[in-house]
Amino acid sequence: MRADALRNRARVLEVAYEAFATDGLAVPIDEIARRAGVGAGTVYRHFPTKTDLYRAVVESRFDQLVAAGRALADGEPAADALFVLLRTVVLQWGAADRGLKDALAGEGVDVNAAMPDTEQAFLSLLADLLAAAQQAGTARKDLDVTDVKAILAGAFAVQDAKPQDAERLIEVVLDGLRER
Amino acid sequence: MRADALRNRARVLEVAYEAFATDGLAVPIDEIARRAGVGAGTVYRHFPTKTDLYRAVVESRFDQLVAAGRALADGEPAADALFVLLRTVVLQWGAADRGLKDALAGEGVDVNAAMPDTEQAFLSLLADLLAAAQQAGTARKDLDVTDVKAILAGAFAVQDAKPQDAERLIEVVLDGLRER
Amino acid sequence: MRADALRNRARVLEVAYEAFATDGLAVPIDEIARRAGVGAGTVYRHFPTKTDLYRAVVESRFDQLVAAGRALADGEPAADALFVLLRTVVLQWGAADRGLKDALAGEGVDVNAAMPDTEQAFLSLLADLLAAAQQAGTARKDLDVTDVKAILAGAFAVQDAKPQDAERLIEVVLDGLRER
Amino acid sequence: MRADALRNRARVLEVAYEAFATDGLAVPIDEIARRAGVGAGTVYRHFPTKTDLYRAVVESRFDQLVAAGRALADGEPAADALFVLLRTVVLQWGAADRGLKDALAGEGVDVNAAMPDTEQAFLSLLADLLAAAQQAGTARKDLDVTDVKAILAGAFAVQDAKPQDAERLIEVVLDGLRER
DNA sequence: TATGAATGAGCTTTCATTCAT
DNA sequence: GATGAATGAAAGCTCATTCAT
Repeated sequence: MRADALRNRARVLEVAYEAFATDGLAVPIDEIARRAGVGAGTVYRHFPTKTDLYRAVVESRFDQLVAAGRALADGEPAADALFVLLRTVVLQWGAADRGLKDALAGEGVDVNAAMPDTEQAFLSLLADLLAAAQQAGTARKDLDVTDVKAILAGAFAVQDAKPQDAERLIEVVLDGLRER
Repeated sequence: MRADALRNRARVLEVAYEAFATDGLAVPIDEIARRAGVGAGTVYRHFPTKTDLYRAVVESRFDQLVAAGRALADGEPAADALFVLLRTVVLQWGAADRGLKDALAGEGVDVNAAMPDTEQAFLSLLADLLAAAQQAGTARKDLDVTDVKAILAGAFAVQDAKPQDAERLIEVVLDGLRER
Repeated sequence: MRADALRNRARVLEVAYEAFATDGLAVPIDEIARRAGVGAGTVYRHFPTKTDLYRAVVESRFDQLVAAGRALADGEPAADALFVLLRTVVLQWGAADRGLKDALAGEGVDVNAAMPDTEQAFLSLLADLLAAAQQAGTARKDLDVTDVKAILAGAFAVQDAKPQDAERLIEVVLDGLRER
Repeated sequence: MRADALRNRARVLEVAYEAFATDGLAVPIDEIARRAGVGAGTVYRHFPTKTDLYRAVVESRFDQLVAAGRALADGEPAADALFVLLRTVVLQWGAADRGLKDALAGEGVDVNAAMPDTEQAFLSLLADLLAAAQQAGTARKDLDVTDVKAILAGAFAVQDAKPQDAERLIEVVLDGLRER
């Protein structure tokens, strides 16, 4: 792919990420094109439909998230890694990213259907950390990985509902995951 | 107001509730009018904008919810009432009502700004039950009523994310509220 | 249906007939709306898709044509009626109506699939006149009604190709139908 | 012109012929470029507009047709050559070539205006055969060459309208040309 | 007052043509 | 010369809102 095309593609993706993060799927493609400084046709060349663009944004964010999550987990004791990851995902990643939140909540795009590899990588990360935490006795043994994903969606919603106390409230929610 | 006008208003509200509950704000006004058996103009006579209609639906649901919540609370011991209410709201009220869920999550309409009385009545209900539970030693003492509301939004999201295990997972979330 | 709506519908149909007759399907709906003095939404209210509008125009023309054809045939001797009809259809009806010509040629819309009743009425008219002409010994006996329809499409094309001599050339084509 | 440029031009022309023959003018230039294995810019270097490309395709086909027609005519008796040619053009050349048919019907491009030499060569071929047939007493004397061309357009339309019986029906049309 | 027809701005998408690489 | 990315003007269609009937 040509250098300028790559640059434009990246720029569109970047702008789209910001736009979707702020306004969700409601933002028009023309607006994204305008903000990226390209014609609408250029957006459609790289992403044939609006849904494709949204998918690409979400996929890119998920991939970054999984990579960061793996790195993060490596530096934490098994007992804490799951909790550290969930806390970080909500507070650092989800804070200003409606697109990521919606995707994790299953809205706008079906991550599992549209990008099964990405979904799998994410679930596999969660599964590893969950198993380790259960082994270490810090996480409840009656939870599976999709439970944790659902709780994560809940934590996002809590953050949305009261951002100024998100840090404290996320701990309240995560507390529910802990073995007593 | 004439009797037929009143009847129309109630019918529109009822139909709009069902429509928003199922499809969210995406449902067109024409569709609501059609289902209600009235003209679009009639909807607009009673509710000048689509947002007004949505607000009215949410307000009505909140009012019903507060009333039902008061009744429910009266029949429960102080130690349990908060938990019973939250559980019920999520599983009975929110299960099939996207409109209510969105409103509690602060989406689509700002309940506090648009209908402060309703918001106050709801918060006051929560506050009473929270205080009682804290007194009884079942709820954490470091939480206030807006914290509980945020946790409630989280519980809705959890239910959305994994409806088939909602009952179990809501308990996990509510567990976070309990005094240890 | 309300009087103004009926008026608008008729006006749109009229304008669309003229537009399609002149420019074929290429004319934009916005243009038809503009010429009719209505908003684009009004066109779409009456005809949900462009194809629906085109169909309605063609159907209306076919219906008029069949009615006029029946009337015409009644006043002619059986030996001539088929030839008179075909001549009239080409010279009077098809002359400036690309929409009708395309429909008879199977372009733009499949008359048989989209409006079988109309197609049947037309074919039945042709069939009656063909049978009478065969009986009278003026038409070849080895032709059926779809053959005549195909020849009619040919006559339209001849007219398109050399309008200034259409009258004479149509006779040349129709001569092919005659029993020797 | 460089050898590779020549090769590209020929390849584009070939592919465009096939594309137009199948789908008419609706096929996008990008698609033609893709099928030809060149960039869109290359198509535009050789043919400044889509219409120019279409013209070139039609011209090339006409030239081939005239050459083949001359050859064909040489091997037939004067009394039959016109009829043999017309039959062949419709059944062999037009059957799968919408581009050629449209051009002969005056659609998409005005052959006479855009490539007078080609038009003249074609008409001159027709004129020769027509004169010979009139001389031989097989063709009507009241027809001129543009009449024959118009009839040819009609024969194409008949073929389009009922391809399964084209062979038989073309004879019916050509019969109209015969001296009685 | 109720009706539902009309409006028109706005959205997604396509494609002939231009132009940087 | 070739490439294919970028452009941007339409096009078809939807829907919140207004207004004639």
